Amino acid sequence: MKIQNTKSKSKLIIGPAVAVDTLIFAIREGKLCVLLIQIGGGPYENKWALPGGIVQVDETLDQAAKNILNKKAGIEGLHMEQLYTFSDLNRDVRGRMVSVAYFALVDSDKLKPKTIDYYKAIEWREIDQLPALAFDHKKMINYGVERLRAKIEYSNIVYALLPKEFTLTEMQMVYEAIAGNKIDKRNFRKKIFSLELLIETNKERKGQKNRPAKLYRFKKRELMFTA
Amino acid sequence: MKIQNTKSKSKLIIGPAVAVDTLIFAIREGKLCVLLIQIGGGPYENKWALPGGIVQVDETLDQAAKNILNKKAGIEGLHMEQLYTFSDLNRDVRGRMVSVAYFALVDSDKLKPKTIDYYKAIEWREIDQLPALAFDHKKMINYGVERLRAKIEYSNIVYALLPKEFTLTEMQMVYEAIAGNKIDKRNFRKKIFSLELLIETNKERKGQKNRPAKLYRFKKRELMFTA
DNA sequence: GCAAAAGTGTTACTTTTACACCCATGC
DNA sequence: GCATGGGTGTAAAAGTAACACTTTTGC
Repeated sequence: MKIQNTKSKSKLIIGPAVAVDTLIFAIREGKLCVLLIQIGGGPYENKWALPGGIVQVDETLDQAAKNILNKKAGIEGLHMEQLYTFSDLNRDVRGRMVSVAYFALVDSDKLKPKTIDYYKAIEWREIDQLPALAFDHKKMINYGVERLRAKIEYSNIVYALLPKEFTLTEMQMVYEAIAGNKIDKRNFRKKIFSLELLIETNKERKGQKNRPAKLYRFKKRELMFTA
Repeated sequence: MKIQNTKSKSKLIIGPAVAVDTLIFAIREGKLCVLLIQIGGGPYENKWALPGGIVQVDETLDQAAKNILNKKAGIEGLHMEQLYTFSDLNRDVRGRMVSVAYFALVDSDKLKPKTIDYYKAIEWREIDQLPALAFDHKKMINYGVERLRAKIEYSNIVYALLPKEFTLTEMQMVYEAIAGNKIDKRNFRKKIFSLELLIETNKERKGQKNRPAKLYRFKKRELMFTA
């Protein structure tokens, strides 16, 4: 495929094309999941991939990530963060392409991803039960999970994975799903309260067959750092 | 300028060109400095910039960063780390270009940077006394300094800024130059020793008009994390 | 002997970890 | 009344932060 810069007049430069790929994480049934689409044709037919696409000449990478996610997964309004730029020479057999990976977290109950006709399916898949992936998307996911694990330690980024109101046990399960290990309940609560990120509502989660849990919400649903 | 992908045959895609820019940090006279070159012509004539250039179709970004640094600054053999990819629409008035920033640290006494004829000069400049910069290179430097400050806290990355053998006071000055604040001498030494990164040599730094300092060296001169 | 940087320990404070029982509800 | 997850405090340990004087050299 030919990559050409519109503003060009004179010099001809040979260079790679630019794509973005998006990692959308969610917790489903206590497991960390990522959103994948199944490719409908070409050399990667039937493989699974992150929603991604070519960057247009008149969009920034951030804009491209949003546009592509909207088009290929029907998801809007996420705050996406740049992860890393991947550039192996043979990462895409169809041509030389560098790809900038972006990631975001969502509460998967709040959205129904929907892709376009070209793709055969769009699904949430557990991080440790991934299907055969196209390109270097396995590498991207590994890198993204690593970054997410680091980020959860020094930011309130989990807010994006939780509904407006949630119990402390639900919040703890999110931390455990991402970190991949158990946390002491008392220590977890002590820590979270000391960060003063939450407000207690006067509601409770009822309808279970045991003691109802208090519902909390975040003071602010935006990214902050807890250094 | 025209950007074209060699492997192309059929589809024509309009997209941005890909560049890399390199941030090379060093400590000089106790101050954090970055290596800049002065542009010799074109719309940015006389402005200063990070050494950078276009990525060829047959090189990865890591390779491109090394090749460009070698060509434009005469520096070889550095371990470079990817920082971030910048993509503002108007970051280069000559055409649509995304740029992947890389950074590395060096002991500036060990090298004499040398650029090519097109550039008017190559110089170390203090981070808080930067000249007028081309493109979005101010933004890149700010972001790079931020990352460096974070990284020094959880890695042994300073090894790259120090000569083979050094005194603990020299090492402390590097930490202070990067963090931008003073550190207690006893606490600093306690911390560094507890990390067990250093070996005591039996040499001393003499020739000053005061008590000679013991010289140390790193057990390993490679990046490690100190979690 | 004096100026200048090197070197060296202790104490208080903060943060982190480990750990076990009672409570409110549905059935 | 019993099974289930919700909720709570304390003590030991580790890590961090504050702080001042003696030592060795060149002049």
